[in-house]
Amino acid sequence: MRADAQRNAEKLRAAAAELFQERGLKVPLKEIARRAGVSHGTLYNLYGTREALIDEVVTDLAAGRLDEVAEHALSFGDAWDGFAYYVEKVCELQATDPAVADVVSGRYPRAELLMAVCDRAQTASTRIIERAQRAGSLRPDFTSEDLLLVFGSSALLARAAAGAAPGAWRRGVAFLLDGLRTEAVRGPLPVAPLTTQQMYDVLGGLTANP
Amino acid sequence: MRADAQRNAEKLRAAAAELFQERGLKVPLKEIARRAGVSHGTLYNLYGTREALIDEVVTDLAAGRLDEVAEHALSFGDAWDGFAYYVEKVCELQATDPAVADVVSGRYPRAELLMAVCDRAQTASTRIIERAQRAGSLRPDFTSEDLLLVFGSSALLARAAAGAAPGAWRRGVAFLLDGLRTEAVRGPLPVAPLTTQQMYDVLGGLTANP
DNA sequence: ATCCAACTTGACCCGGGGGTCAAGTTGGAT
DNA sequence: ATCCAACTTGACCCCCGGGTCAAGTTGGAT
Repeated sequence: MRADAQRNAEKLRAAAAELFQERGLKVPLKEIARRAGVSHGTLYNLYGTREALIDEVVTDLAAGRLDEVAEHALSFGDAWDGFAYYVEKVCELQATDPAVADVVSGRYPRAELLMAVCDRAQTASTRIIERAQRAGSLRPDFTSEDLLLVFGSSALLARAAAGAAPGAWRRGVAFLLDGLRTEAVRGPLPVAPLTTQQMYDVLGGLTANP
Repeated sequence: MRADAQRNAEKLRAAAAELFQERGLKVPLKEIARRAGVSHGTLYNLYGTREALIDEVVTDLAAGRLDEVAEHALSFGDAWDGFAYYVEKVCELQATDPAVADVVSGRYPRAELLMAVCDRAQTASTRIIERAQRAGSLRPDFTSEDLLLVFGSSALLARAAAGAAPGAWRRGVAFLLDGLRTEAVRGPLPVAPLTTQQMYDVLGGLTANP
């Protein structure tokens, strides 16, 4: 590979990482090329597909952070606390970083590394779930598939609410967690209730996809 | 209005109702015209905007059914049962009819009648919620804004899961309801857990908007 | 210094959805 | 039967995003 191509590949990688983090993995490829200061033809030359570009940055963008959270969740003394921490933290990551959200829940089957990250996440989820279930604090009929769907939904909510009601997703997660633990503890909600206007705004963003 | 225009308006109304029910309120206007056997120019002549067309059919498509469910929910002897019935039934309506889903959660602020239906739904929700809270069976920090967001999320999930795992939304609703009631009752789940493959399929449909 | 393969560029293609409007057709009043 | 306003039509325009490729440029080996 020639030196200039190398440089361009790097510029594209950087631009992609930036834009993925700002706007998610579905950002137009031409826009990535524009930010990299390069023709979109060059992007196609060097990477060919969006998936290849994703695989190029997914490790930096998401893998490490997700692994960290999972690891920390397993280090909690109380299994339920670990589980709750995991759910909240993953949702928080998703809320603050659209790239993470799309990695966890966006399906790009052609992006091998992304799929690998996804599998790791599910494996971690399973371990955290089973630990809490063994401790008797998490309902036994909850599966890691359920959890990944929760992550997917929460990511959509968080993105829709980012402008009008940041943190709204925390209420949803709180309700859900209270339904998942075996004890009848109803924790206080972490965020104030939404106004009707906020709710309408969020609802609007929920169906109009970015 | 001339007789032929009248007929075309009716054909368009019918086609819109059909397609809205099949594919939701975002269906391309040109497709509605096609199904009506009419040029899309005519659609623009007679209705001008998507919102006008929506207002034309929203009452038939959604208003009555939503009102019915709300009314029935209030007729339950047990306030919690009424609340749970309401949540499940509205989600079920949404799952079986994309038009209802978009009416409840899709934001079309320019469609006056749709907004009216929406307001009615929120009013009904408030009454059902407050009744259950007065009875002490629903946690007091749950608001009608929360509920409408639940409806919005569930609608997305149901649509995404329609092909791969119909009924998957019921698990989510069940978890949530268990987190909303004050007693520590954990009902049995209404549907079998998803396979990993199903979960992946649903997750895919969740981000790829129809 | 030469030269060619490697690389870049941007014009161009596609399809999809929203929207407009001049030209042609037709209902129905007279 | 005539006639014109009301109506319909489909070609045309827009923007967007994905994708291709001939022509032009340039790195770097010789």
